Amino acid sequence: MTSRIPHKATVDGLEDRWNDVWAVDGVYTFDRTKTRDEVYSIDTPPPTVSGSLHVGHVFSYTHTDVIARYKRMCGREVFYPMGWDDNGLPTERRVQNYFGVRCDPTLPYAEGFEPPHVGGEGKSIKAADQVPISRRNFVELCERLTAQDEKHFESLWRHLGLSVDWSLTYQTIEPRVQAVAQQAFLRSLARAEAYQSEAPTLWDVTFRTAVAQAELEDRERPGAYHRLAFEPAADLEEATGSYESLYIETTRPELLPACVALVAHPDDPRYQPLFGRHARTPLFGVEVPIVAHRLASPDKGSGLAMICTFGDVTDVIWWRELSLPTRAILGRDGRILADAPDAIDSPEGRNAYAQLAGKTVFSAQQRIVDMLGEAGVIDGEPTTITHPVKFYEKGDKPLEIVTSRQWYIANGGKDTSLRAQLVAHGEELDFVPSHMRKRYENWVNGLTGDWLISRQRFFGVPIPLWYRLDAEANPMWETPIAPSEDQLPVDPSSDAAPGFTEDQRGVPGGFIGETDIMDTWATSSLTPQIVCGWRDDPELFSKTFPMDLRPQGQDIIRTWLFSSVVRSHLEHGVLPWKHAAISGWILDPDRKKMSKSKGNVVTPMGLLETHGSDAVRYWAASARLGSDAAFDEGQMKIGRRLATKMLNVSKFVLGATGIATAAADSLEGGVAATAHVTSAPITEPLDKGMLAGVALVVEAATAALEAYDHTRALEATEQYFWTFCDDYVELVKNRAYDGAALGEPIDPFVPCSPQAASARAALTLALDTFLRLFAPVLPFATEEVWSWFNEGSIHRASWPAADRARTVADGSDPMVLVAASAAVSALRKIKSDAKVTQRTEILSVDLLIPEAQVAHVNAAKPDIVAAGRVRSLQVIDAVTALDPSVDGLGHEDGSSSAILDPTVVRTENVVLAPS
RNA sequence: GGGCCCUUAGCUCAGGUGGUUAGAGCACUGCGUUUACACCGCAGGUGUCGUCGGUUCGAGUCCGGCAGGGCCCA
Repeated sequence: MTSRIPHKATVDGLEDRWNDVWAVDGVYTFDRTKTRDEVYSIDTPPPTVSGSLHVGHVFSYTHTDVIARYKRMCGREVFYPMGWDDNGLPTERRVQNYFGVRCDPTLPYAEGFEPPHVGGEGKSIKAADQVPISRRNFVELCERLTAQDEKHFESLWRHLGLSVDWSLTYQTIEPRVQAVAQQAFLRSLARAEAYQSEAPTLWDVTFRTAVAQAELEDRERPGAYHRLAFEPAADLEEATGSYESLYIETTRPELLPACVALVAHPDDPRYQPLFGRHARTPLFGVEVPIVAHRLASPDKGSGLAMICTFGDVTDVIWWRELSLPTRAILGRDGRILADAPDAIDSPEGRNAYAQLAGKTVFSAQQRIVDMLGEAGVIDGEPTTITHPVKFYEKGDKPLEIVTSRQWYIANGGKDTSLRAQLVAHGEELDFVPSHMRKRYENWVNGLTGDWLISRQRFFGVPIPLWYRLDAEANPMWETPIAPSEDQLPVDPSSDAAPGFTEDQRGVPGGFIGETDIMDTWATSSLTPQIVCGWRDDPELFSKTFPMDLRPQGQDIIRTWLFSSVVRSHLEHGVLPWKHAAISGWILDPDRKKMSKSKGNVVTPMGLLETHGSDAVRYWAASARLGSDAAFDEGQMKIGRRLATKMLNVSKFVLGATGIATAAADSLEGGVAATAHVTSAPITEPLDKGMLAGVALVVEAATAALEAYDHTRALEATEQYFWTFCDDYVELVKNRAYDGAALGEPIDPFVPCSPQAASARAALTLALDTFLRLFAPVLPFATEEVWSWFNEGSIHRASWPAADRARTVADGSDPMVLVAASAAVSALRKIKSDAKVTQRTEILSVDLLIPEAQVAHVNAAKPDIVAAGRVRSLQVIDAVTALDPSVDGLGHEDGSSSAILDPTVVRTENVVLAPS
């Protein structure tokens, strides 16, 4: 690259310039010839491409990149791929609207299909107007659409400076990835970890799909308790001798036809005599038993509740544990089924049911309340309440419970031994910050069932199975047909089952394909297997898996992190990674989570362009892993100032050392000059002291980064960098120039005084170290400076070793620089207080120095005199100054304790040059 | 209801294993244009460390209660 140092340094435009160079030179290309010990592998979160990237992404991906760059400089070969999550509902909806199509997995693949229209962004197209196409065609359109998004995302990531190897990208819907997901499923099936079950399942009536525990959320919804009267059946009248009605309270009166029992707590004295007897449902006249169960709350309503199949998850527990019959009345579309359950056999009951059939839950409730009121079996007015109702996190209607055949994968929810192993993996995993482990443990310990992975959607990775049809064309669910692994990926809805031909589909003695797809997490949970080449690249796999790092958000510990641990445990028996780096949220200035609805989302590209990528990265790197950060453009401005300072101080150092002069001719000249300058002996105590400080900073930064604490590393580096710029550079300026005339270029090869040579070598060594220390956070500014006087990329240069600076410092005390800085500050304050320019000469001054620092100040005295423009400087020990026989110095002002304060340098007897 | 995190200067945050006078940056005020830098430098003020109690010679730090905020799970 150019060896030219710009006359006026700016951070603007560095992103494009260096991204081009990095791409051409393959700086971040993974070298797969390295061994596992040399590799550091990162399991990057694939962003959802149908959404858009926001500030939070920039924030957390920067954290990962800082780690990647650090590890690379430490000599690790960093395996840093990037994926795109284009699998799932958001993409499905977008493709539907964009192309005017919908997926129908029963259709055959159409070669060369062109969608009816392109670019229907924003507006949704009515289902009736969407052209039905096969799943494979749908997937192709998805890949076509998301390719655009991915380009856009990639360019943002590059602009931000992510050191990803862009040849290692994947899409969660691409065939290679589908094959991995299907293979993992088939392996689990073979080991009986995957199984199917006909069971009540939480069901979203809008999306018409089953929903897993991890996708649930509770929302507070208004509801009302209706108090209904049940008539005692004959056995109950006999037992109690009473004809009085029993009252129950319910928020779901529309489920009355699905009532299978009444339940009370076994210890509830009011209902002891009733257990085992029967009551009759109002309107429908169905006899239901009165049963006892510990989950019934005596203090809720009358203490007696009706059990329906199924109103909520407690109904499911009661139904299962009490072996109650099933009387389903709700269809998968969320409407009351056309046919009444067989138990409703009276003409009145059937008539009542007919008035509900076909209605939505909402209108059925209204209707049945009217009917109950007319029949006089509703007692009083409904009591309105607010209660938590289960929702699918992406849905807007309450979940219902329907019975269906679904696929599950064991996750410890039903198996205490597996659960214990998964908890053990959580203990083994290095969570950063460590308290995030609690979220994992809470989740694992709170699981109530296995992982439901089947979804009744169309777009996604198909469950790779077929079912034989018997002579009556009934599917034989229990003996699915699986493909061999080398056939993957398959789409059972368009590929014929092995051993069958397509014309046998759906006919007696033939087969049908499984139409369900897998939960998107069933694919995402395999990102380590996907990127590391588990299925098709065993050599790569052996070098990258188990991976070193999983970076991710705290909100998906229970989903992505946990499910990945499950899959890796089931397939490989190990944790998929050693470390999990958990990033926090971005909060807006009101401490609220950034959200689109609040209109406070800032576009990431706009931010990067306004402040510069290094500046935005600096802001991100200023926040620790796991803690939420305020969106703070002020912090970006500081980052920008730091990057600019980096450029400017580098210009100065290279100018004062003469390296710039040599580099102006050629980069080779600059490199040679650098070697020459740094080979000079560093002799001055101030120079050695400064480098001793550098050694400490390198140590601190390295230790912090090893502990994944990039914030502490940055802070330590930054703090000393400013000391270097503001104090050390000011102190040694004159000495380094070695009497060169104003504006005269310095020739680095012309011999100079040993003192000047010492300063020049120290300046160059320190600059070199600071560049490396900052490189992970400020990749652009540091690379720019690096290119002025070094070959290659700083991002492939080595992380600095504290030993180098320490050896040169030769046991010197870093306090020399601290003491000299304090002395110079005191001299500057004289001029600041006198309101004169800093150029003003001090003709004479006494410096009262804390005893411990006298030697340090004396060691740097020539530099202090030059930096403070002092003609005559007397360094006086503060203890001596207290001696009344010494010229009354201790009496001028302040107490003796102030003079003895080891942190304070004072000045007295100042004589300023006349202005 | 359970779990986790947080509460320190006007703002954003640091403050291992308890130890003298609690720090930084921003913001604010004043001064300054110095052979790298005005996208700059220097100097300066700012605190009942949420609250109550306990342990201790000594608590921002350890323990407990309470209040407020956030997240997760019921």
